Formats: sequence, structure tokens, C-alpha cells
Amino acid sequence: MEFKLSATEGGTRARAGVLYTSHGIIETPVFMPVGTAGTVKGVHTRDLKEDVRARIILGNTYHLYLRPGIEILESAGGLHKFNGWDGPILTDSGGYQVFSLGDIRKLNEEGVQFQSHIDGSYHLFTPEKVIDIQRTIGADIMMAFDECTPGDAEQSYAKKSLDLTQRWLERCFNQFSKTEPKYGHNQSLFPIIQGSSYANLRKLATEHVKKYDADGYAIGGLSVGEPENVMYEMTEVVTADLPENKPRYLMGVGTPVNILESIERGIDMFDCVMPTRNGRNGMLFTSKGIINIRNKKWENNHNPIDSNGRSFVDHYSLAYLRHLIISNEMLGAQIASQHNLAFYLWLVDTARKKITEGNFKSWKEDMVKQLKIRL
RNA sequence: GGGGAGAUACCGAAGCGGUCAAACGGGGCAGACUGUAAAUCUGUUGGCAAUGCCUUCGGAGGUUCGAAUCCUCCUCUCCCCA
Repeated sequence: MEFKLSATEGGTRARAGVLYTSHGIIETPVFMPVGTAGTVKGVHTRDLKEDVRARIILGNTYHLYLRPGIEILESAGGLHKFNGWDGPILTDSGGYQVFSLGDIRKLNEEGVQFQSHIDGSYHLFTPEKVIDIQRTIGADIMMAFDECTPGDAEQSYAKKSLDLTQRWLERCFNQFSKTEPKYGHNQSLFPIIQGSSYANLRKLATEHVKKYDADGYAIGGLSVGEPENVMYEMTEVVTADLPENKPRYLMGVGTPVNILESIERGIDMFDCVMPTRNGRNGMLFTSKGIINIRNKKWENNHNPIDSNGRSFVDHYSLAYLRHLIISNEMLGAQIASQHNLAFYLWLVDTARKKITEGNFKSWKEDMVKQLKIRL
């Protein structure tokens, strides 16, 4: 995998680049729709590609391992064949589930024992196993197995957690070098920088991951309960020390404002469930601000969802979408998800364009104001 | 014509002498959601000058210190038999 910077903007750390993968090129900054269980919920791959214009999507190791199971994925010929998405795929390692599954998992040096949220059965994830599973899934970008440390962790715990993540990283890279891709395309492994809300730990973590000379670097453990300004501070601390010639991925972030602020701080890649999950729950992101489509005020508004939107679903009316969401009609969730994703991709595409033109910063300032408005 | 059951807030439905402005569902209204245990979850839902007051449980009377709850009459609905 190769990454080339194509433009930077003076006075900021914003960058535009191109990431070359076996399944196609990815222009950055990029937003990657989350497809946990092998599907970006409610959106067809054709629409993802042609309408949303997604360049890469996510899958999740933990969820795919539990269902459909790696045997099925292997016999399908990998996730690309299984779900029909022929573009690049990034898989999260299950590290986030170490965080989000809270009380149904146990963590020790060897790895994490999970209790399946589906049937309660016990499963052990180790760094080695997680690499093996991601080999079988066939992800273009695999993520290291980490502990996603909560944003409000005590420094002593954050340090202990970071140390564990670092020992696991060593084991991930060992297993990575001992194994081969299964389907004839290249796979990369990205380390994840932890350190909770402590700048000194984040710096240590950044120095540590650089030793692996990976194809890209991820920042994890942000947007997990810490204040927004802390998230930006931590991002700055890390991007200051990362190599310029490798992509930086800020995991799980975020709101449209978070994304613009983080692009300014030198991030190239993002993913977040927000456009799909919040979309299903009635929240629309637009270039004019945020809409809660369930609110009564949209009941009789027959204007398009987003007159500036570039998705074909944007011509549906606000009143119609409200009706669908209120009635729990599945088309409502589909339209809202597709609209939001198309908006997110428009946002990063436009950011890229502005960086290339050298006027990102001023555009960003205006957009941030607009994006915070509740319509 | 005879016998029986019932009428509770926007809807359905508990409650059957005080702790009832009234459980629980649904619907309505609003909020949350950041590497997806989420088409989920939370709050609220008689009125008001609101740590209190006012009006409410089909209608009108009555019993009682006190009634959605007991009694009388009326109105309406449903079921069974002719």
C-alpha cells in the first residue's frame, strides 16, 4: 500500500493525499462508512459506490467472527465476494468491543474473553487470532488488537492499558509477518495509538508505533467520553509527531464539525456510525445544519430534504421522510442513512478540494458555524 | 320483549371507600446517540400565577369526615335468549 501527499495547506496541518490499495485508490481526506456486520446498514453497495461515492467501507472482526463466522467468509472467498463490495475494506479488530461490551468481557495479558452478545457463548480473542480472522475476512486494511481506553480513565490505568496495547501490537505484527493474504490482494496492518486523555502517554504511544514503519497509523480511544477540546488536543499532540508520508486515521470520529476540525489538525481518514445510526433515529446532517426530522415542524414541509445535496434521495420531501421515520417504515431509515452518508462524503470531498485550492481554513470556519445550527 | 356485561385521560386498559391527577400498553411531543449488543434508549403527556391550587373516571342526584370506587334514576354500547 502506498500513500502520496498531493497538497497541504500552510498555516494548518490539513493535507490532501491518495492512498493506493489493491481494490482501488482512496483520495483523502476520506470518510469511511461503517459496515459492522458486512453491511452498511440500510444502503446497497451500488448506492454506496455510485450515489454516496464511498471509497472504502468498514467491517468488524468481532461481529463477523460471531456471524456469519469465518468459515463461511472463507468459503465465500472473503468479505469482498460475500457482500459484493469490490472497493477497499478496513476491518476494526474488536478493540472497540473490548470497550463497548463492558461487563461481558474479561481482559488479561493473553487477550480478551468475550461473551457473545448473541447467544452468551464464550470466545477468546488474542492479537494472533484477530490477525488470523482479518486475513480470512480479507480486509485491505487490518487494525491491530487494542484496548480502547475510556476517555476519563485515571492516568495509572491509562498507562497500564497503553502498555498492554503495545505488547499486543508486537504480537499482531509478529503474526502479520508470519501469515499471508488468502485471496491474492495485499493487506496492511495499522497500529492504534492509545493513551486516553494524557498528552505524555499519547506522545509515548506515537513514538512506539512509529517503530513498526506501518502503512498507516490510527488514533484510537478518542470520542469515548472525553470533552471535545481534549479530543482535539490529543489529536494535535499525535499528528505533530507522526510521519508526513503515511495516512492518519482517527477512529470513530465523528460529527461533521469534528471531522473538519480534525482535518485541520492533520487527519486523513475517518469512520463513524453517526450518519447511519443517527439517520435511522431521525437525525439529518445537511450543509445548512442539523434536522431532527421527527419534529412536528416538518410535518407539512414539502421542500426537498437537502436542496444542495448530491444524493438522489435528497429530492424526497421533508414531510415524506418524516412520515416514513415516524411510521417506522424501513425506507425512512434507508433514505436518512443514504442522505447522511452522501453528505459526509460531500463534506470530505469538498475539504479535499479546498485544501488543494489552498482555502480550506476559511471555508472550514464558515462551515463549522453553519453545521452547528439546529434547523 | 326477557336476561346479562359494560361506559376511566388522545386510544386501549387496570383500579372497585382515603396512600388516585389515576398503574400498564399504544399514540403524541421532545431529547440522546461518535472504531454499531442500537430500525435503539431516555424524558414527558388534564390545566395553571405550579414544593401548591383548580377541573377530571358516561349524566344527574344521594350516602360518607372522604367516592373513579357504595346507592338511586337516566343516557348510551355490547352479548345471549325470544
